[in-house]
Amino acid sequence: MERPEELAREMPSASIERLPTYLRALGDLAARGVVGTSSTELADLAGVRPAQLRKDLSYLGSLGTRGVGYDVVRLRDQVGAALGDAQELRVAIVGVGNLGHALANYSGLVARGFTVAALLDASAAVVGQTVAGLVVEDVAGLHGIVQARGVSIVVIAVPGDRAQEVCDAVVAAGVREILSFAPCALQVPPGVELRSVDVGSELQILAFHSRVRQER
Amino acid sequence: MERPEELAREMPSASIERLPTYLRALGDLAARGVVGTSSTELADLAGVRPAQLRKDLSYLGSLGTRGVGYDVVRLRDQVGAALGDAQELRVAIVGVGNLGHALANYSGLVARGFTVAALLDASAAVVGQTVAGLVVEDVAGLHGIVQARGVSIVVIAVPGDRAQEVCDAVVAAGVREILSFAPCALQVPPGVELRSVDVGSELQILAFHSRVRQER
DNA sequence: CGATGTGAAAATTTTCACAGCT
DNA sequence: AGCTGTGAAAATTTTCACATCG
Repeated sequence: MERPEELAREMPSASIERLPTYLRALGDLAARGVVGTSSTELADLAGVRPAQLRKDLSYLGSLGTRGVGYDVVRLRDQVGAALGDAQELRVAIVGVGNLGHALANYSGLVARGFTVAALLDASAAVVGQTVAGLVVEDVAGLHGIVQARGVSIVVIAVPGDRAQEVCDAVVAAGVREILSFAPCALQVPPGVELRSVDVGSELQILAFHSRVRQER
Repeated sequence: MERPEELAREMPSASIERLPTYLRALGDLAARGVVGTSSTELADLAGVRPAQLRKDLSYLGSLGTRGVGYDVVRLRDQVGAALGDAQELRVAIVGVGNLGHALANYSGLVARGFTVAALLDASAAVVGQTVAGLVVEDVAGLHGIVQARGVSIVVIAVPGDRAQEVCDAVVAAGVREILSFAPCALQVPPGVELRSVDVGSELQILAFHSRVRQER
């Protein structure tokens, strides 16, 4: 409470991962002109329990008013600040295939305050093309581009058999935050934050539940 | 051990979520012609600790040989079976925008044994077009298509403001496994398994770590 | 009074360390 | 001898329940 930054540093990762959901719910409430809310309402919108929402928010400080609830706009701004809202972080996308294409055109990135600063690919067939208003550049120039444009997050959208080498190059370029869509486990040194999204795995997890269901 | 199905039913969700990673690592080993492996090697490939891998696999039964290790092909088939490998589950994709397009063309789905059985959209501009060898159909026909083609998993790739209504229709059509790419929390009745992937949230989580890093 | 913020309890997940097989 | 399989311990996460304060 005395030092919010210290507390935020100790926020459990499980809580951190729910913040974006809360931020979105708060944005929706604000857009609807709702002024005040409660942990019950907000938790409902986010699909969690009220106590969990309160505990999660408590790591960011004392953001509500006892006996009253939360001010929607104020809370939105505070959660947004925790998520680096006003930072205008620059993102580079490596791999401009089907998925890279879709990501480059995804309005959600800009809507959440990110700037797509570069599109990179290894294939001569793609380099030079204009996608989402950006000219695709050669991945060989990764290091220089990251440095020159202040890229802080890189999205890896290349085939699995290229992902580790691209990942290594990204780390070597000094990037500390990586989001990978490659369907394989990537090795990163300590201090680098890697998150992975794999559509195939998600479907397989659903398939597991489907199979268990059938067995009964 | 006496009743593997019962055990599988009790597998912790945290363990279930790691099975696809193990399966992929095993597939890679098999492709390289490796015959036997150990929990240490496999855990390394999957990015987890050996004890965790052994505990995870133990929920499926006693799959290795003490003092020796695991047979790669055998273990791959057993983990694959747990994930419904041979089931040839049918998937329908609702929303054929940028993302839906990319998903329809994603070779990883077929590679992991899924069949894309239908592409659906609400927009007249898209319905009737051929994407990835399939004609896009009107989402109004969802219920009939799901029933007629035995669709067991639906992927929701529509804009956030349409996601809940589509989700409700999908549930009403009898689907029990849903993967959503919508950037919002969806409400589903108990018994329906919903998984959510939100690229914006993933980036915001990375942004949180980036901000904490800068503060130090 | 009423909803937040939070210690404490419960549940889940991870890690340890070694018994048990081959 | 060596690696798996697994109870037990440790760590993390969730939930409870209530003191707290506007």
